[in-house]
Amino acid sequence: MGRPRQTRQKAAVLAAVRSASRHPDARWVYEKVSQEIPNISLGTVYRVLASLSAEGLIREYSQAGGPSLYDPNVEDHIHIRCRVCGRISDVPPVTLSDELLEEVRRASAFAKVEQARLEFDGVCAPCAAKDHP
Amino acid sequence: MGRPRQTRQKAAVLAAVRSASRHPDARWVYEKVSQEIPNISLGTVYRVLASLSAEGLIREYSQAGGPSLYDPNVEDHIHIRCRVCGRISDVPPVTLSDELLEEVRRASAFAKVEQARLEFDGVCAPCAAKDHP
DNA sequence: TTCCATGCAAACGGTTTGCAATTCT
DNA sequence: AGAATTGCAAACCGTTTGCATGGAA
Repeated sequence: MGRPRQTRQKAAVLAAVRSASRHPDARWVYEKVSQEIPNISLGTVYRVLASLSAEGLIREYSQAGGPSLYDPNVEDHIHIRCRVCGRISDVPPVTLSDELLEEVRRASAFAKVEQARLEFDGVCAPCAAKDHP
Repeated sequence: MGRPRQTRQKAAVLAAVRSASRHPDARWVYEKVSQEIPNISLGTVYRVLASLSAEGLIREYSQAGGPSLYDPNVEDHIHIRCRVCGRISDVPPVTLSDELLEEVRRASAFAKVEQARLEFDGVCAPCAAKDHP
């Protein structure tokens, strides 16, 4: 490996991720970028997404049982997912209390405990409105 | 679909999941059960695991970027994973404060917020001992 | 001129599924 | 008998990779 190079494909992929109104997956990015670079390949989209992640320009958010989503917001944050429509929104980070972490440490008998992967489910406002019209 | 039937395969798969010292994946269960039922197929293992989950006898825990793990502990609990060896342990459930949930609701503009997928990383005692011998 | 990035297609790992044969109840 | 379950193999889906070509520096 050497230093990353600037290419048309990379710029287009980054722009696509940034332009999305929902966190997009690789296929969505591929289809979006294809409008501008019709012969780009899915493989390239995956490689570019990985290198953008490595450079810290986007974040990969891999979900169990579905394609990874890509997030142009690289600040520390957590996610909330709508149970009804599946949409994922960003939420500012939440810090758990030291007492709670200590409780977990005792219960698990682990030597060290770090908060990770805190995620919420919920129902977004539009879906709630649909359910109670 | 009708009512579930009791079969040799199902009993063996359930026993295998219960006998594991770490949360096993489908392949591990397959290899374990193969000792007893040599011609069982991986497909059957998957189908049996799914039906045991549906019957509430085990829990499927699907992780991003790896095979699903199966947990004989069906009580409500969360997981802590050792950063070093990957082992996953169970921890009693942790309840987040109402204030924190309300904070998330405000920040996300969601109509309803439910706690989900709280998971910890850490270093288990054996791994910590290895690092500081 | 160097060597990273690309397009293509094949391979991959985990999981699911269509089918005919089997086995519970 | 009748329906659920099995074994087998092929299909599936998201993702990665080998290779020859193209393009940024």
